[in-house]
Amino acid sequence: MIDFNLIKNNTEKVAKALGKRGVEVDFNKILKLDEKRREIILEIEQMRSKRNEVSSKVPAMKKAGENTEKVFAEMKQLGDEIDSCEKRLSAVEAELNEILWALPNMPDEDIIAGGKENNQPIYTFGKKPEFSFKPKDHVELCTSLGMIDYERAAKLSGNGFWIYRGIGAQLEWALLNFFISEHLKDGYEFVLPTQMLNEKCGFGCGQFPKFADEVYYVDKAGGEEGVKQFLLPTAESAMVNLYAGEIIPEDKLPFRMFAYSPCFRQEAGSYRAEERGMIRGHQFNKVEMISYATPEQSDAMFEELVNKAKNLVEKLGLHFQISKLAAGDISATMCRTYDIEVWIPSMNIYKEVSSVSNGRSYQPRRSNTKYKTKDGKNEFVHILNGSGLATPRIIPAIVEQFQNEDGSVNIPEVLQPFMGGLKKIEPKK
RNA sequence: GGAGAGGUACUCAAGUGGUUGAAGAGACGUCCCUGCUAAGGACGCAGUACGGGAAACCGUAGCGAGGGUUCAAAUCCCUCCCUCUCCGCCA
Repeated sequence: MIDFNLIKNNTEKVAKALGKRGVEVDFNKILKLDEKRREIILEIEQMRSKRNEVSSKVPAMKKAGENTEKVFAEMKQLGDEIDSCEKRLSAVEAELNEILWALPNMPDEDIIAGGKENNQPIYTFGKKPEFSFKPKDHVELCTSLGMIDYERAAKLSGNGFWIYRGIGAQLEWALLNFFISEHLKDGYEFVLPTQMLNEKCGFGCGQFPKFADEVYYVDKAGGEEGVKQFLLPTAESAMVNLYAGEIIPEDKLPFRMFAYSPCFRQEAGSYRAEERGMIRGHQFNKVEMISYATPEQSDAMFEELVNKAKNLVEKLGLHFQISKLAAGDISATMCRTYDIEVWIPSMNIYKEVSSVSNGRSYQPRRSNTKYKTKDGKNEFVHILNGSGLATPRIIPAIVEQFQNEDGSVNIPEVLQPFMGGLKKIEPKK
Protein backbone atom coordinates (compact mmCIF):
# COMPACT_ATOMS: atom_id res chain seq x y z
CA MET A 1 0.00 0.00 0.00
CA ILE A 2 1.32 3.41 -0.92
CA ASP A 3 1.47 6.00 1.85
CA PHE A 4 -1.77 7.92 1.48
CA ASN A 5 -0.16 11.16 2.61
CA LEU A 6 2.22 10.87 -0.28
CA ILE A 7 -0.67 10.45 -2.70
CA LYS A 8 -2.34 13.48 -1.19
CA ASN A 9 0.63 15.80 -0.80
CA ASN A 10 2.85 14.68 -3.63
CA THR A 11 0.50 13.38 -6.26
CA GLU A 12 2.92 14.27 -9.04
CA LYS A 13 5.64 12.07 -7.66
CA VAL A 14 3.34 9.08 -7.26
CA ALA A 15 1.88 9.57 -10.72
CA LYS A 16 5.34 9.73 -12.25
CA ALA A 17 6.52 6.60 -10.43
CA LEU A 18 3.47 4.56 -11.35
CA GLY A 19 3.65 5.88 -14.88
CA LYS A 20 6.94 4.02 -15.27
CA ARG A 21 4.94 0.84 -14.86
CA GLY A 22 2.48 2.03 -17.46
CA VAL A 23 -0.16 2.39 -14.76
CA GLU A 24 -2.53 5.35 -15.05
CA VAL A 25 -4.45 6.41 -11.99
CA ASP A 26 -7.39 8.74 -11.60
CA PHE A 27 -5.98 10.71 -8.70
CA ASN A 28 -8.75 13.24 -8.91
CA LYS A 29 -11.25 10.59 -8.05
CA ILE A 30 -9.12 9.40 -5.14
CA LEU A 31 -8.76 12.88 -3.69
CA LYS A 32 -12.45 13.59 -4.09
CA LEU A 33 -13.40 10.38 -2.34
CA ASP A 34 -11.03 11.21 0.48
CA GLU A 35 -12.52 14.64 0.86
CA LYS A 36 -15.98 13.15 1.01
CA ARG A 37 -14.80 10.59 3.50
CA ARG A 38 -13.44 13.22 5.87
CA GLU A 39 -16.58 15.25 5.53
CA ILE A 40 -18.76 12.35 6.65
CA ILE A 41 -16.40 11.42 9.47
CA LEU A 42 -16.61 14.93 10.84
CA GLU A 43 -20.38 14.80 10.68
CA ILE A 44 -20.56 11.46 12.44
CA GLU A 45 -18.13 12.42 15.15
CA GLN A 46 -19.99 15.59 15.95
CA MET A 47 -23.22 13.65 16.33
CA ARG A 48 -21.58 11.02 18.45
CA SER A 49 -20.07 13.68 20.62
CA LYS A 50 -23.52 15.12 21.17
CA ARG A 51 -24.92 11.73 22.04
CA ASN A 52 -22.12 10.98 24.47
CA GLU A 53 -22.69 14.29 26.16
CA VAL A 54 -26.42 13.65 26.59
CA SER A 55 -25.92 10.06 27.66
CA SER A 56 -23.62 11.05 30.45
CA LYS A 57 -26.37 13.15 31.95
CA VAL A 58 -29.02 10.44 31.92
CA PRO A 59 -28.15 8.80 35.26
CA ALA A 60 -28.45 12.14 37.04
CA MET A 61 -31.77 12.84 35.37
CA LYS A 62 -33.11 9.48 36.44
CA LYS A 63 -31.92 10.02 39.96
CA ALA A 64 -33.69 13.34 40.08
CA GLY A 65 -36.83 11.67 38.79
CA GLU A 66 -36.94 13.73 35.61
CA ASN A 67 -38.81 12.48 32.57
CA THR A 68 -36.35 11.11 30.01
CA GLU A 69 -38.85 10.26 27.31
CA LYS A 70 -38.23 13.36 25.23
CA VAL A 71 -34.47 13.06 25.44
CA PHE A 72 -34.61 9.40 24.47
CA ALA A 73 -36.76 10.16 21.46
CA GLU A 74 -34.29 12.80 20.32
CA MET A 75 -31.39 10.48 20.80
CA LYS A 76 -33.19 7.76 18.92
CA GLN A 77 -33.49 10.07 15.98
CA LEU A 78 -29.87 11.13 16.28
CA GLY A 79 -28.90 7.47 16.36
CA ASP A 80 -30.76 6.85 13.13
CA GLU A 81 -28.95 9.74 11.49
CA ILE A 82 -25.63 8.37 12.66
CA ASP A 83 -26.56 5.00 11.19
CA SER A 84 -27.32 6.40 7.79
CA CYS A 85 -24.12 8.46 7.79
CA GLU A 86 -22.17 5.37 8.71
CA LYS A 87 -23.62 3.54 5.77
CA ARG A 88 -22.62 6.35 3.44
CA LEU A 89 -19.16 6.35 4.97
CA SER A 90 -18.58 2.67 4.48
CA ALA A 91 -19.69 2.92 0.86
CA VAL A 92 -17.22 5.75 0.24
CA GLU A 93 -14.45 3.94 2.08
CA ALA A 94 -15.09 0.74 0.17
CA GLU A 95 -14.82 2.59 -3.10
CA LEU A 96 -11.66 4.38 -2.02
CA ASN A 97 -10.02 1.28 -0.62
CA GLU A 98 -10.70 -0.74 -3.70
CA ILE A 99 -8.68 1.78 -5.67
CA LEU A 100 -5.91 2.19 -3.09
CA TRP A 101 -5.39 -1.51 -2.49
CA ALA A 102 -5.04 -2.13 -6.17
CA LEU A 103 -2.30 0.49 -6.64
CA PRO A 104 1.08 -1.14 -7.18
CA ASN A 105 4.21 -0.05 -5.36
CA MET A 106 6.27 2.87 -6.61
CA PRO A 107 9.47 1.91 -8.42
CA ASP A 108 12.58 3.62 -7.03
CA GLU A 109 13.91 6.79 -8.68
CA ASP A 110 16.69 5.01 -10.54
CA ILE A 111 14.45 2.31 -12.00
CA ILE A 112 13.88 2.79 -15.69
CA ALA A 113 10.46 2.70 -17.26
CA GLY A 114 9.04 0.03 -19.49
CA GLY A 115 8.73 -3.73 -19.48
CA LYS A 116 10.96 -6.79 -19.62
CA GLU A 117 12.71 -5.56 -22.77
CA ASN A 118 14.27 -2.76 -20.71
CA ASN A 119 15.81 -5.03 -18.09
CA GLN A 120 19.53 -4.35 -17.80
CA PRO A 121 22.14 -7.01 -17.11
CA ILE A 122 24.50 -5.49 -14.55
CA TYR A 123 26.76 -8.40 -13.70
CA THR A 124 27.88 -11.62 -15.35
CA PHE A 125 29.65 -14.60 -13.86
CA GLY A 126 31.46 -17.22 -15.91
CA LYS A 127 30.65 -17.77 -19.53
CA LYS A 128 28.49 -19.91 -21.73
CA PRO A 129 29.90 -23.42 -21.78
CA GLU A 130 31.10 -24.69 -25.14
CA PHE A 131 30.61 -28.32 -25.93
CA SER A 132 32.72 -30.43 -28.27
CA PHE A 133 29.78 -32.78 -28.59
CA LYS A 134 26.03 -32.38 -29.04
CA PRO A 135 24.76 -31.41 -25.59
CA LYS A 136 21.55 -32.91 -24.26
CA ASP A 137 18.76 -30.93 -22.66
CA HIS A 138 17.84 -31.28 -19.02
CA VAL A 139 14.68 -33.26 -19.63
CA GLU A 140 16.61 -35.92 -21.47
CA LEU A 141 19.49 -35.86 -18.99
CA CYS A 142 17.32 -35.96 -15.87
CA THR A 143 15.20 -38.75 -17.29
CA SER A 144 18.07 -40.86 -18.57
CA LEU A 145 20.02 -40.42 -15.34
CA GLY A 146 16.95 -41.49 -13.35
CA MET A 147 16.81 -38.21 -11.46
CA ILE A 148 13.35 -36.98 -12.35
CA ASP A 149 10.21 -39.00 -13.05
CA TYR A 150 7.71 -36.90 -14.98
CA GLU A 151 5.35 -39.62 -16.11
CA ARG A 152 4.60 -41.08 -12.73
CA ALA A 153 4.21 -37.59 -11.27
CA ALA A 154 1.41 -37.01 -13.75
CA LYS A 155 -0.10 -40.27 -12.58
CA LEU A 156 0.01 -39.19 -8.93
CA SER A 157 -1.03 -35.61 -9.41
CA GLY A 158 -1.29 -34.19 -12.90
CA ASN A 159 0.46 -32.24 -15.59
CA GLY A 160 3.10 -29.79 -14.41
CA PHE A 161 4.47 -31.88 -11.57
CA TRP A 162 7.58 -33.99 -11.25
CA ILE A 163 9.07 -36.44 -8.81
CA TYR A 164 12.68 -36.38 -7.66
CA ARG A 165 14.13 -39.86 -7.53
CA GLY A 166 17.33 -41.43 -6.40
CA ILE A 167 20.30 -39.25 -7.18
CA GLY A 168 17.91 -36.52 -8.31
CA ALA A 169 16.29 -36.40 -4.90
CA GLN A 170 19.74 -36.39 -3.32
CA LEU A 171 20.88 -33.53 -5.52
CA GLU A 172 17.74 -31.54 -4.72
CA TRP A 173 18.22 -32.05 -0.99
CA ALA A 174 21.93 -31.30 -1.24
CA LEU A 175 21.12 -27.97 -2.86
CA LEU A 176 18.68 -27.09 -0.10
CA ASN A 177 21.16 -28.15 2.56
CA PHE A 178 23.88 -26.13 0.91
CA PHE A 179 21.69 -23.01 0.87
CA ILE A 180 20.65 -23.56 4.47
CA SER A 181 24.20 -24.01 5.68
CA GLU A 182 25.33 -20.84 3.91
CA HIS A 183 22.52 -18.79 5.44
CA LEU A 184 23.23 -20.18 8.87
CA LYS A 185 26.87 -19.18 8.46
CA ASP A 186 25.68 -15.62 7.81
CA GLY A 187 23.70 -15.64 11.03
CA TYR A 188 20.25 -15.76 9.47
CA GLU A 189 17.45 -17.35 11.48
CA PHE A 190 16.03 -20.55 9.99
CA VAL A 191 12.21 -20.61 9.83
CA LEU A 192 9.89 -23.37 8.68
CA PRO A 193 6.55 -21.62 8.21
CA THR A 194 3.09 -23.09 7.90
CA GLN A 195 2.41 -24.10 4.35
CA MET A 196 -1.28 -23.27 4.46
CA LEU A 197 -2.14 -19.62 4.95
CA ASN A 198 -5.33 -17.70 5.59
CA GLU A 199 -6.61 -14.95 3.33
CA LYS A 200 -5.28 -12.21 5.58
CA CYS A 201 -1.78 -13.31 4.67
CA GLY A 202 -2.66 -13.13 1.01
CA PHE A 203 -3.76 -9.57 1.46
CA GLY A 204 -0.90 -8.57 3.75
CA CYS A 205 1.80 -9.61 1.33
CA GLY A 206 -0.02 -7.84 -1.48
CA GLN A 207 -0.71 -10.91 -3.59
CA PHE A 208 -4.43 -10.65 -2.92
CA PRO A 209 -6.84 -9.70 -4.30
CA LYS A 210 -4.97 -9.56 -7.60
CA PHE A 211 -3.44 -13.01 -7.59
CA ALA A 212 -6.06 -14.83 -5.57
CA ASP A 213 -6.90 -16.89 -8.63
CA GLU A 214 -3.36 -18.15 -8.99
CA VAL A 215 -3.06 -20.03 -5.73
CA TYR A 216 -4.52 -23.34 -4.68
CA TYR A 217 -7.29 -23.13 -2.15
CA VAL A 218 -7.73 -25.86 0.41
CA ASP A 219 -11.24 -26.69 1.50
CA LYS A 220 -12.10 -28.85 4.43
CA ALA A 221 -13.47 -32.30 3.71
CA GLY A 222 -16.97 -32.15 2.27
CA GLY A 223 -16.39 -28.71 0.75
CA GLU A 224 -17.41 -27.08 4.01
CA GLU A 225 -17.72 -23.32 3.82
CA GLY A 226 -15.72 -21.20 6.18
CA VAL A 227 -12.37 -19.53 6.42
CA LYS A 228 -10.45 -20.60 3.40
CA GLN A 229 -6.81 -21.37 3.43
CA PHE A 230 -4.47 -21.60 0.51
CA LEU A 231 -1.20 -23.33 -0.20
CA LEU A 232 1.56 -20.77 -0.11
CA PRO A 233 2.93 -19.75 -3.53
CA THR A 234 6.16 -18.63 -1.85
CA ALA A 235 7.41 -18.52 1.73
CA GLU A 236 7.39 -14.75 1.31
CA SER A 237 3.60 -14.82 1.75
CA ALA A 238 4.06 -16.31 5.18
CA MET A 239 7.15 -14.41 6.29
CA VAL A 240 5.81 -10.99 5.40
CA ASN A 241 2.92 -11.58 7.79
CA LEU A 242 4.99 -12.98 10.65
CA TYR A 243 4.81 -9.77 12.67
CA ALA A 244 1.50 -8.45 11.31
CA GLY A 245 -0.15 -6.10 13.79
CA GLU A 246 2.97 -5.96 15.95
CA ILE A 247 5.39 -3.23 16.89
CA ILE A 248 9.02 -4.31 16.78
CA PRO A 249 11.58 -2.54 18.98
CA GLU A 250 14.15 -0.78 16.80
CA ASP A 251 17.12 -2.45 18.45
CA LYS A 252 15.93 -5.82 17.14
CA LEU A 253 16.27 -4.62 13.56
CA PRO A 254 17.39 -5.72 11.13
CA PHE A 255 15.86 -9.18 11.36
CA ARG A 256 17.57 -11.57 9.03
CA MET A 257 15.64 -14.75 8.36
CA PHE A 258 15.33 -17.47 5.78
CA ALA A 259 12.57 -19.98 5.25
CA TYR A 260 12.32 -23.22 3.39
CA SER A 261 9.00 -24.29 1.91
CA PRO A 262 7.56 -26.01 -1.07
CA CYS A 263 5.73 -23.48 -3.22
CA PHE A 264 2.45 -24.11 -4.99
CA ARG A 265 1.30 -22.16 -8.03
CA GLN A 266 -1.40 -22.69 -10.59
CA GLU A 267 0.67 -21.14 -13.39
CA ALA A 268 -2.44 -21.19 -15.51
CA GLY A 269 -1.86 -20.48 -19.16
CA SER A 270 1.91 -20.71 -18.91
CA TYR A 271 4.22 -21.47 -21.75
CA ARG A 272 4.23 -25.22 -21.44
CA ALA A 273 5.72 -25.99 -24.81
CA GLU A 274 8.94 -24.05 -24.51
CA GLU A 275 9.22 -24.44 -20.75
CA ARG A 276 9.44 -28.15 -20.67
CA GLY A 277 10.62 -30.18 -17.74
CA MET A 278 11.16 -28.38 -14.48
CA ILE A 279 11.39 -24.82 -15.73
CA ARG A 280 7.91 -24.05 -14.44
CA GLY A 281 5.81 -26.31 -12.25
CA HIS A 282 2.91 -26.31 -9.85
CA GLN A 283 5.09 -27.38 -6.93
CA PHE A 284 8.70 -26.57 -6.29
CA ASN A 285 11.17 -26.06 -3.47
CA LYS A 286 12.56 -22.73 -2.49
CA VAL A 287 14.62 -21.20 0.27
CA GLU A 288 13.54 -17.62 0.75
CA MET A 289 15.46 -14.86 2.50
CA ILE A 290 13.44 -12.23 4.34
CA SER A 291 14.65 -9.14 6.14
CA TYR A 292 12.89 -6.61 8.27
CA ALA A 293 14.79 -3.34 8.39
CA THR A 294 14.49 0.30 9.26
CA PRO A 295 14.23 2.66 6.28
CA GLU A 296 17.83 3.67 6.93
CA GLN A 297 19.05 0.06 6.85
CA SER A 298 16.98 -0.98 3.92
CA ASP A 299 19.23 -0.10 0.97
CA ALA A 300 22.28 -1.77 2.51
CA MET A 301 20.13 -4.77 3.30
CA PHE A 302 19.10 -5.00 -0.33
CA GLU A 303 22.73 -5.13 -1.41
CA GLU A 304 23.40 -7.77 1.23
CA LEU A 305 20.60 -9.99 -0.09
CA VAL A 306 21.68 -9.59 -3.71
CA ASN A 307 25.20 -10.53 -2.70
CA LYS A 308 24.05 -13.56 -0.81
CA ALA A 309 22.03 -14.87 -3.73
CA LYS A 310 24.89 -14.11 -6.09
CA ASN A 311 27.40 -15.94 -3.91
CA LEU A 312 25.27 -19.06 -3.82
CA VAL A 313 25.15 -19.35 -7.61
CA GLU A 314 28.84 -18.50 -7.91
CA LYS A 315 29.81 -21.19 -5.47
CA LEU A 316 27.86 -23.66 -7.57
CA GLY A 317 30.03 -22.51 -10.48
CA LEU A 318 27.11 -21.80 -12.79
CA HIS A 319 27.22 -19.21 -15.54
CA PHE A 320 24.64 -16.55 -14.75
CA GLN A 321 23.84 -12.86 -14.97
CA ILE A 322 22.16 -10.37 -12.71
CA SER A 323 19.47 -8.19 -14.25
CA LYS A 324 18.18 -4.96 -12.87
CA LEU A 325 14.50 -5.10 -13.72
CA ALA A 326 12.65 -2.32 -15.47
CA ALA A 327 9.63 -0.87 -13.73
CA GLY A 328 7.06 -2.89 -15.61
CA ASP A 329 8.74 -6.21 -14.82
CA ILE A 330 9.01 -5.57 -11.09
CA SER A 331 6.25 -7.27 -9.18
CA ALA A 332 3.43 -5.01 -8.07
CA THR A 333 4.43 -5.01 -4.41
CA MET A 334 8.08 -4.02 -4.92
CA CYS A 335 10.16 -0.87 -5.49
CA ARG A 336 13.19 -2.53 -7.00
CA THR A 337 14.14 -6.01 -8.06
CA TYR A 338 17.34 -7.66 -9.23
CA ASP A 339 16.95 -11.06 -10.82
CA ILE A 340 19.65 -13.68 -10.82
CA GLU A 341 19.36 -15.57 -14.06
CA VAL A 342 21.14 -18.76 -14.77
CA TRP A 343 22.12 -19.89 -18.25
CA ILE A 344 20.10 -22.80 -19.66
CA PRO A 345 22.03 -23.95 -22.76
CA SER A 346 19.20 -25.94 -24.36
CA MET A 347 16.86 -22.98 -24.21
CA ASN A 348 19.54 -20.48 -25.16
CA ILE A 349 18.25 -18.18 -22.46
CA TYR A 350 18.92 -16.94 -18.93
CA LYS A 351 16.24 -18.07 -16.47
CA GLU A 352 15.48 -16.56 -13.09
CA VAL A 353 16.60 -18.54 -10.04
CA SER A 354 16.41 -15.68 -7.59
CA SER A 355 14.51 -12.47 -7.41
CA VAL A 356 15.73 -10.05 -4.78
CA SER A 357 13.42 -7.18 -4.00
CA ASN A 358 12.91 -4.26 -1.73
CA GLY A 359 9.23 -3.51 -1.15
CA ARG A 360 10.01 -0.91 1.49
CA SER A 361 6.88 -0.15 3.53
CA TYR A 362 4.30 -1.33 0.97
CA GLN A 363 3.63 -4.73 2.51
CA PRO A 364 3.99 -3.56 6.14
CA ARG A 365 1.28 -1.00 5.49
CA ARG A 366 -1.04 -3.76 4.39
CA SER A 367 -0.14 -6.11 7.22
CA ASN A 368 0.26 -3.29 9.76
CA THR A 369 3.80 -4.11 10.81
CA LYS A 370 5.62 -1.34 12.58
CA TYR A 371 8.72 -0.69 14.60
CA LYS A 372 9.26 1.66 17.51
CA THR A 373 12.00 4.18 16.85
CA LYS A 374 14.47 5.15 19.55
CA ASP A 375 12.50 8.31 20.22
CA GLY A 376 9.34 6.31 20.72
CA LYS A 377 7.56 6.82 17.42
CA ASN A 378 5.89 3.96 15.59
CA GLU A 379 6.84 3.72 11.95
CA PHE A 380 6.28 1.11 9.29
CA VAL A 381 9.22 -1.26 8.86
CA HIS A 382 10.74 -2.11 5.53
CA ILE A 383 10.51 -5.70 4.36
CA LEU A 384 12.86 -7.15 1.78
CA ASN A 385 12.90 -10.56 0.28
CA GLY A 386 14.93 -12.64 -2.08
CA SER A 387 15.12 -16.22 -3.16
CA GLY A 388 18.14 -17.96 -1.81
CA LEU A 389 17.45 -19.96 -3.98
CA ALA A 390 14.67 -21.68 -5.88
CA THR A 391 15.81 -25.09 -7.12
CA PRO A 392 13.80 -25.95 -10.25
CA ARG A 393 16.03 -24.07 -12.65
CA ILE A 394 19.22 -24.79 -10.80
CA ILE A 395 19.05 -28.49 -11.53
CA PRO A 396 18.52 -27.99 -15.27
CA ALA A 397 21.41 -25.51 -15.25
CA ILE A 398 23.67 -27.93 -13.39
CA VAL A 399 22.94 -30.97 -15.55
CA GLU A 400 23.16 -29.01 -18.77
CA GLN A 401 26.17 -26.83 -17.96
CA PHE A 402 28.15 -29.60 -16.31
CA GLN A 403 27.32 -32.50 -18.64
CA ASN A 404 29.98 -34.63 -20.22
CA GLU A 405 30.07 -36.37 -23.57
CA ASP A 406 29.39 -39.78 -22.01
CA GLY A 407 26.11 -38.50 -20.54
CA SER A 408 27.49 -38.09 -17.03
CA VAL A 409 27.19 -34.88 -15.01
CA ASN A 410 29.77 -33.35 -12.70
CA ILE A 411 28.47 -32.39 -9.27
CA PRO A 412 29.52 -28.93 -8.08
CA GLU A 413 32.19 -29.21 -5.40
CA VAL A 414 30.18 -27.40 -2.76
CA LEU A 415 27.39 -29.97 -3.05
CA GLN A 416 29.62 -33.01 -2.78
CA PRO A 417 29.81 -33.00 1.03
CA PHE A 418 26.01 -33.15 1.07
CA MET A 419 26.01 -36.13 -1.29
CA GLY A 420 28.37 -38.43 0.54
CA GLY A 421 31.34 -37.17 -1.44
CA LEU A 422 29.89 -38.14 -4.81
CA LYS A 423 31.63 -36.23 -7.61
CA LYS A 424 29.79 -37.30 -10.70
CA ILE A 425 26.39 -38.61 -11.70
CA GLU A 426 26.95 -41.57 -13.99
CA PRO A 427 24.50 -42.88 -16.56
CA LYS A 428 22.88 -46.13 -15.58
CA LYS A 429 24.36 -49.13 -17.31
C1' G B 1 -15.35 -33.90 16.03
C1' G B 2 -17.82 -33.51 21.29
C1' A B 3 -17.99 -31.15 26.28
C1' G B 4 -16.29 -27.38 29.48
C1' A B 5 -13.43 -22.89 30.79
C1' G B 6 -11.44 -18.60 28.97
C1' G B 7 -9.69 -14.04 25.61
C1' U B 8 -9.95 -6.79 29.37
C1' A B 9 -3.92 -2.17 28.57
C1' C B 10 3.51 -4.31 28.98
C1' U B 11 1.94 -8.61 32.54
C1' C B 12 -1.64 -10.47 36.09
C1' A B 13 -6.43 -9.16 37.15
C1' A B 14 -11.57 -6.56 38.98
C1' G B 15 -15.62 -5.20 36.45
C1' U B 16 -23.33 -8.16 34.20
C1' G B 17 -26.44 -1.87 31.14
C1' G B 18 -25.39 4.54 32.37
C1' U B 19 -21.19 10.36 35.04
C1' U B 20 -15.97 3.41 33.53
C1' G B 21 -11.27 3.74 28.49
C1' A B 22 -11.65 0.68 32.67
C1' A B 23 -10.56 -0.79 40.22
C1' G B 24 -6.32 -3.20 42.15
C1' A B 25 -1.40 -5.40 41.78
C1' G B 26 3.17 -6.15 39.35
C1' A B 27 6.49 -4.22 35.76
C1' C B 28 8.20 0.35 33.89
C1' G B 29 9.66 5.83 34.26
C1' U B 30 10.97 10.25 37.23
C1' C B 31 12.03 11.87 42.05
C1' C B 32 12.84 11.38 47.51
C1' C B 33 14.72 8.72 51.70
C1' U B 34 18.11 5.22 53.09
C1' G B 35 22.53 3.27 52.32
C1' C B 36 24.92 -1.17 49.75
C1' U B 37 24.26 -5.83 46.12
C1' A B 38 18.22 -5.09 49.41
C1' A B 39 14.13 -2.26 51.47
C1' G B 40 10.77 1.98 51.89
C1' G B 41 8.05 6.41 50.07
C1' A B 42 5.89 10.17 46.37
C1' C B 43 4.28 11.04 41.62
C1' G B 44 3.38 9.37 36.51
C1' C B 45 1.71 5.50 33.31
C1' A B 46 -3.04 3.02 27.82
C1' G B 47 -0.46 2.56 23.59
C1' U B 48 -2.67 3.61 18.99
C1' A B 49 -5.60 4.97 14.78
C1' C B 50 -8.63 8.53 12.65
C1' G B 51 -10.97 13.58 12.28
C1' G B 52 -10.66 19.00 13.39
C1' G B 53 -6.93 22.92 14.48
C1' A B 54 -1.33 27.35 12.71
C1' A B 55 -0.68 25.65 17.56
C1' A B 56 -2.05 24.81 22.52
C1' C B 57 -5.48 21.52 22.32
C1' C B 58 -10.35 19.35 21.26
C1' G B 59 -13.23 15.28 19.49
C1' U B 60 -14.24 10.07 17.79
C1' A B 61 -13.12 4.93 17.93
C1' G B 62 -11.18 1.01 20.78
C1' C B 63 -12.20 -4.50 26.52
C1' G B 64 -10.37 -11.32 20.60
C1' A B 65 -13.10 -10.07 15.42
C1' G B 66 -17.71 -8.92 13.10
C1' G B 67 -22.89 -8.14 13.44
C1' G B 68 -27.47 -7.14 16.49
C1' U B 69 -30.68 -5.24 20.69
C1' U B 70 -30.92 -0.33 23.38
C1' C B 71 -31.69 6.56 24.27
C1' A B 72 -27.01 4.21 26.18
C1' A B 73 -22.91 -2.02 25.59
C1' A B 74 -16.53 -4.34 28.25
C1' U B 75 -21.42 -5.74 30.35
C1' C B 76 -27.35 -8.58 26.96
C1' C B 77 -28.07 -11.62 22.07
C1' C B 78 -25.97 -13.98 17.43
C1' U B 79 -21.86 -15.61 14.22
C1' C B 80 -16.79 -16.41 13.77
C1' C B 81 -11.49 -16.74 15.38
C1' C B 82 -7.96 -18.08 19.05
C1' U B 83 -6.06 -20.34 23.86
C1' C B 84 -6.43 -24.02 27.81
C1' U B 85 -8.56 -28.79 30.02
C1' C B 86 -11.02 -33.46 29.36
C1' C B 87 -13.11 -37.11 25.83
C1' G B 88 -13.14 -39.13 20.84
C1' C B 89 -10.48 -39.84 16.22
C1' C B 90 -5.66 -40.73 14.69
C1' A B 91 -4.06 -42.78 7.44
